Amino acid sequence: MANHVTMADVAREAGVSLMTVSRVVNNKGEVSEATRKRILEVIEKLGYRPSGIARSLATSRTGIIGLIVPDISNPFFADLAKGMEYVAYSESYNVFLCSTEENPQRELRALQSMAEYRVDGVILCSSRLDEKHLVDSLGFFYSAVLVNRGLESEAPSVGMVMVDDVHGGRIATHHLIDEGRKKVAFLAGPETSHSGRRRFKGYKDALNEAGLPYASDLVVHCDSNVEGGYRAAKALLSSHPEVEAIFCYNDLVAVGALRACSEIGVSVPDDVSIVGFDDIMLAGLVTPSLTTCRIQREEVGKRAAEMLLEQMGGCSGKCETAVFTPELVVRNSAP
Amino acid sequence: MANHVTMADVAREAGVSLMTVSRVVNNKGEVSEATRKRILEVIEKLGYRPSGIARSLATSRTGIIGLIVPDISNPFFADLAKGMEYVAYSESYNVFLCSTEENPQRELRALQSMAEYRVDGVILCSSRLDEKHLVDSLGFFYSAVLVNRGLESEAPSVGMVMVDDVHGGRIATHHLIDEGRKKVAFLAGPETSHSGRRRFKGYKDALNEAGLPYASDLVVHCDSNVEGGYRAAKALLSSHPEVEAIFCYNDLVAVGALRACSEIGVSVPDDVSIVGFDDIMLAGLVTPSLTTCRIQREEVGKRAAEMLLEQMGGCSGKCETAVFTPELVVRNSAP
DNA sequence: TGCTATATTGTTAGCGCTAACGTGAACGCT
DNA sequence: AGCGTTCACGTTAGCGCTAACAATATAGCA
Repeated sequence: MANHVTMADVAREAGVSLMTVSRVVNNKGEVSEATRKRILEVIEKLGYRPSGIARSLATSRTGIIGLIVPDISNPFFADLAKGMEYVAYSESYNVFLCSTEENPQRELRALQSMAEYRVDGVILCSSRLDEKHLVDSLGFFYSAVLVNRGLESEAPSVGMVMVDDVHGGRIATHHLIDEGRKKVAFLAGPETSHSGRRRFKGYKDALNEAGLPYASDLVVHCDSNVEGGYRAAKALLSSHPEVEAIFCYNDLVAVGALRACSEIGVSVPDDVSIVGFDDIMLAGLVTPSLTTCRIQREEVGKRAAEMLLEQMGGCSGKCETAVFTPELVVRNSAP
Repeated sequence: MANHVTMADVAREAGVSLMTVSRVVNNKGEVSEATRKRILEVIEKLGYRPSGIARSLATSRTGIIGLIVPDISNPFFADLAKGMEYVAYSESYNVFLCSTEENPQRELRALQSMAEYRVDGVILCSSRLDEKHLVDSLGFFYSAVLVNRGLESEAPSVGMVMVDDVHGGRIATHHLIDEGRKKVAFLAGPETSHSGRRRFKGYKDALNEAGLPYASDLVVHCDSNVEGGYRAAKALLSSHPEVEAIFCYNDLVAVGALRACSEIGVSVPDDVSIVGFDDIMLAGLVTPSLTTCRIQREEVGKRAAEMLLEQMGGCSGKCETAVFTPELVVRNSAP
């Protein structure tokens, strides 16, 4: 059962004032060695834990950073979180992680609850919210960093860490075209994904540059996981057997596509070649191994955290933006 | 930038008392339609957000459940979290997730920070802490549920959700033995893992039951990820080329072992057969696909959350324990 | 001795909210 | 008329802590 020992209990027991205990607990201000020692003993004896809640109310700081991702079971976000936590912990912040299941409603709720708990800052990854809700929500935070989601409006002081998805989409598609494939499809991920839209632009640009026609029925939205890729690829390949290559929104979708191909007897890469995105660990483990666009996920996470910490450091509302460039990793699914 | 609108601001602007605003915000107590409407308008106009911090201090409830896992990038825990969050959200609790990187120090810190923030309850998965630290830490919570970690001492009122690891280890090992393999190794995962110890017991029991000798040099500890399995398997197979089968701590380790085998030209399952544990999605996606022990991860997560909610519901300190039984899923790595 | 500097401890006033009780008006009932 | 009831709202006290400013005590020094 929980304890209800308060600072006042400690003070009484040690025969000092509240403030003296507070000073000892926070290692702040001058306290004689003797009283410090005595107070520490009393704390130990009574099993006192300071209340972060009360402290936060008094100081209006929580020491907590909020992190919101669409799906923590996607290794992309898990790795991002790892990088971000690494930085946060080393600056002795704690991290409050919420996974929204790709559901904008849940995302809104997560933002709201973090605003209510007055976290010192948030990092919001791949927000699925529309511009208005997003800007409104961000308004409630002292500092915020968006990852992989641009803002059209000249927004409040929000940091951004972006991946050059257009470039990624281009090089991925070009790689497929350079193999001699003409019918290149795109499994586009969720419609709500902004990086999906940018990857789509890169895809289209590449087709254009190669003088290939763009066919809208070769672009299919799907859930951002293996199952989604599997279903979409199966549907696509049965209605469009002429497809020679598939560029996929991310590696999970690509793995799903791989499954679909193997199941309907389409050989990868002989009949169809496939390129993914992210280069999660899984990409190197499936057969055939996945050609993909690598994103330095942990680095992205670290950069986002650093940016947030800088912002919280108060240095005015500079609205920095960092950009990471994905690079093509060629493996067996598209040699 | 953040807002500093307080309930008092709203009250003043609306020409009512604090309590009336509070009643509207919390939908509690009688307020006339007219004033309710007026207050809501003022709230909207001023952009007021209640302070969860202040509310928690006043009510000594946070509406937050803490979840601590050793490694969120392990799909096993990601899925567990998903199940758990599902239940928590549907009861309108928020979830505060911490991943400890398999580091007991970090685990302790996470527990501490959750205790300081007075979360309403914690779910602690696969704790890597020793009994003493664990029991001490749990003492600070109103309610707590342990997943996949037993407690020797007749502890405080802590719920437990267990997986029958001994059984899992037994059936996995028996499956390998039934194939005719005599030299069965065990890649045992981290030494700190209690489920690892129980799986080891199952492994040993099975050897015993089959009249096979137990050789301690066929049991190797390793990190609980692909890299760990890869390294351990490589070392094991080079020093003990006579090994015919490997039972692995979990699927990630098994996938690493698979890699190692393919790299040194050992055929799976012809030369060596491999069984994993957990049945994460990846297990069905690698080649050869993994035979493994399935754990109903989301169900485990849900059960843990339900148990916690029951406990928080106050129903005295009943120290419930739920047990899930893993079942063997036969695929190609050990047919 | 008187007076300032320094080290140590205490007091006061909130942070923003809610529980618990208090108040007054309007209504109905005998 | 007199009484209880209900409705709508207000007052008070405090959750556990800290910032900002006292208040002592002790030492130091001319």
